[in-house]
Amino acid sequence: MDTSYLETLLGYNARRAALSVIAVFLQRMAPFGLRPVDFSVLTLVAHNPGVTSRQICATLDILPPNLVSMVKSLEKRGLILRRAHPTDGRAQGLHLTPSGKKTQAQAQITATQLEQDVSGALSNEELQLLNHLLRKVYRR
Amino acid sequence: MDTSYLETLLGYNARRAALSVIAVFLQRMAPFGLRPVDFSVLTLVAHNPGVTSRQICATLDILPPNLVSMVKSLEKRGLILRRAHPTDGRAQGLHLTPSGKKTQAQAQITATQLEQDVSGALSNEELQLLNHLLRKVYRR
DNA sequence: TATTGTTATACTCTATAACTATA
DNA sequence: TATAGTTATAGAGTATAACAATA
Repeated sequence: MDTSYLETLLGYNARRAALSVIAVFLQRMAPFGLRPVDFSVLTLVAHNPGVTSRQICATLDILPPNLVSMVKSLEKRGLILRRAHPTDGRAQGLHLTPSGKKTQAQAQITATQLEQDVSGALSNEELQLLNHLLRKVYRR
Repeated sequence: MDTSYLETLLGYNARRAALSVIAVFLQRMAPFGLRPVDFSVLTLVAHNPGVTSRQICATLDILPPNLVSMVKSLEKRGLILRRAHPTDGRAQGLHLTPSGKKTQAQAQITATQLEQDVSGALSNEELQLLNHLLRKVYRR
């Protein structure tokens, strides 16, 4: 099968690579019950205590209605909690519970270890370079 | 907002980059009425006349039931046609119609031009390198 | 017995409209 | 008048089970 032309296209290659990495991510994160988006949300809250839902939506390109059930689920599982925003009565600051901090920390270790495995054919320098080039693409 | 950790992850970066490129792809391909997957199918048929549905599914990681309606739609639009497979009575070879060839050729030109634009911040050498590294990831 | 193409269907993901409370 | 969070819902994408025809 001749796929040579498709393999010259950035969109095709980036999508195939993303799906390949995410497939492994799903397996390794299954013990934590976290999908990629759950891990992203949890990690943003961990590194930005008090962040609002709107800020997470803007950062991850998620539509607000689609974040509601995710936050609700993470809260129900006792991983995050909502506190009144200090200055804006409409907003709610998100924070990790002690359990949430523990889960996020373990999941982050798993995610970091995963990097080495999914990029098996790449040297560490190539992986750094690849991430750098990808960021330049989506920051456009 | 601190996104520094997420931006070290290949899965995160590849997904963001893919979505960024595909958003532009969708706009530019709208005049042809082609989604990314339609373009991929059309291009595989163009470069591999007589290819079967199963081969396309294996190549693009599409499940057979989900390809049926796509092929049906492309056939209804007069872009592809199905002929009896020369040796396997179960299979059907896919071919482009003259109209399909014309559409695919124009869409391919559009896709190639798009490469330059979505990778605006990258030099041509960097783009080649990026594609090379991505292929190494998903061929793992 | 296995494979190709297909139908039906369920599940997940993403998108839109409209509402409330507050700014 | 605009924004944060929410509800309900629609649409697109992805998945599994089961079937007829052929290998």
